[in-house]
Amino acid sequence: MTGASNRSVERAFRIVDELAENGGGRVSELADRLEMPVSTVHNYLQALVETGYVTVEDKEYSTTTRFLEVGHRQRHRLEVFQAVSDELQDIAAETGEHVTLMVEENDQCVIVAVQEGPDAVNLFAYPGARMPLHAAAPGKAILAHMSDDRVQEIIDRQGLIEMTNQTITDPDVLFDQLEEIREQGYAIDEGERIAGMVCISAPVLDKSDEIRGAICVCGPQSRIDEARRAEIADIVKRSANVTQVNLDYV
Amino acid sequence: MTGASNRSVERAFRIVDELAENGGGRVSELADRLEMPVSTVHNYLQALVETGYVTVEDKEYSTTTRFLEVGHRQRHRLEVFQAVSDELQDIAAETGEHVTLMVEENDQCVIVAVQEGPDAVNLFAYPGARMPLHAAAPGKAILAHMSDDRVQEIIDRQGLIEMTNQTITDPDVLFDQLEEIREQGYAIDEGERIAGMVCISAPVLDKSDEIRGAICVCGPQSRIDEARRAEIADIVKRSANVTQVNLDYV
DNA sequence: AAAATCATTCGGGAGAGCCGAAACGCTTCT
DNA sequence: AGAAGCGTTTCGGCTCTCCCGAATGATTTT
Repeated sequence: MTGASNRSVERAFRIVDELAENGGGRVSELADRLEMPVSTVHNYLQALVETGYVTVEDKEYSTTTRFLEVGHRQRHRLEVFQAVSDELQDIAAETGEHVTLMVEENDQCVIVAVQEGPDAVNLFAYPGARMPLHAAAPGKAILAHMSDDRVQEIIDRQGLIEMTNQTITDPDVLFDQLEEIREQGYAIDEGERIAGMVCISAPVLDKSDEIRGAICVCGPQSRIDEARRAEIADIVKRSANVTQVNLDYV
Repeated sequence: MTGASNRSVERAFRIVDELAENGGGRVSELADRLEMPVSTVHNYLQALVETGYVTVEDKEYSTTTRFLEVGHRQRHRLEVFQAVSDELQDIAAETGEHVTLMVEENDQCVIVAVQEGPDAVNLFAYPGARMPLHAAAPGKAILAHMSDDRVQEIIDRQGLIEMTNQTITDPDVLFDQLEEIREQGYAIDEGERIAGMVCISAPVLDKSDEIRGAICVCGPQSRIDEARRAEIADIVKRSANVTQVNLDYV
């Protein structure tokens, strides 16, 4: 963990990040934004094109579908993804809402798969999207099944960023909730990440009780009353359970 | 197009390719396969971890969900993808088969989106998967709407690789078929890429008649007889048409 | 306990990347 | 048309970075 670095690699991926962020760009435009000399950026772009991860059409550079390919291959090998795939569809059909599978990666909560039910609100949620662990139901469900030490480390490194006025920003409150989540078997958040949205999520554990991810249903608060919440909680808990069993057969 | 290169960039992505191919790996394992010194591979992996595109757990390195993220962002910005999304679902429901949106990229045919109908056979088809343009219906639909010169260039660069004993390997036969495809408005292949599968595909053109991609339905030959083919051809043609109109409102 | 295997650190030398400057190509203005 | 403006691409000599063998440390196997 010395953080041995390689300037070229770092710069190459900074350019990729920039391309992804803005959906492509031209040489001088990127040079401007990244504060690098144009000729340098030009060189990198040439090299990136050579790799097949970037393409250029009419002086406009952009990322290629290779990222999709690498991403999907990796996802396909993720056991919890395979174990949950059918479940997500079922839940989306049953609840009509927005259903996701989320996992932890580098202290963050990442969407691995999205399944939109017929009534799903249009969230800006796509595979690969990241969010803080503490600020939403699936993240909390995941944290609830890590050791307190590990949770504390994540808090130390990432802080408890406020995303709405409902976001939990006090570590004590968070730890109390994690306890509660372990007891009731699911997590819930009310506008802690996106105002007006309620998310209900159950953790997916494997045989050795390691946390593998969380299944999450999201919908507008207006549509999801007390009774509906209990209903959805049961659904995600049942699905998480099925998934746990499936994990053995992957 | 001088092919100005950068060794570090090239090597970094070769490592990524290797990780994607084999779903991760350890330092010496990768060093072996790539024929690089272990210390060098180690350095690169450190640098890649630093960027966030690779992660390591227990000495096992693998790509992260960042690839998914970059890939999906790019896809989301692809006009033809936005224009076609609803159509794919409809076709999958209507035909029950395997439906894809494909585009051309770097002389190849790439899957951008997949929608599996209830009866879909399980193809190894995922977003980002690539295939030769000449060896399947969607590729031929795309080629049919490029200039003959451009088609010839692609043949010169890529050749007409034989994937099954049905694959078109004679340029003259290919050019004849492209003419036919333009006339009837859709392309068909019978086991030219995968034995036993028939694919029917319609090109998606924009207002200025530029080719943007192709919508494709695939199923087993046994299930898709003459009548069914005509039916599916009509469906993909209609959908391609709707998509063309949608393109203006994206 | 010894041996074998693999990951990691270190450092001096080679060569790869760097970027200013100039050339080129394309569009826009006078 | 001519000239000016703008962005891209090429070039090349200097510098700094990456390179990798060898030593060390960590783990697993015999």
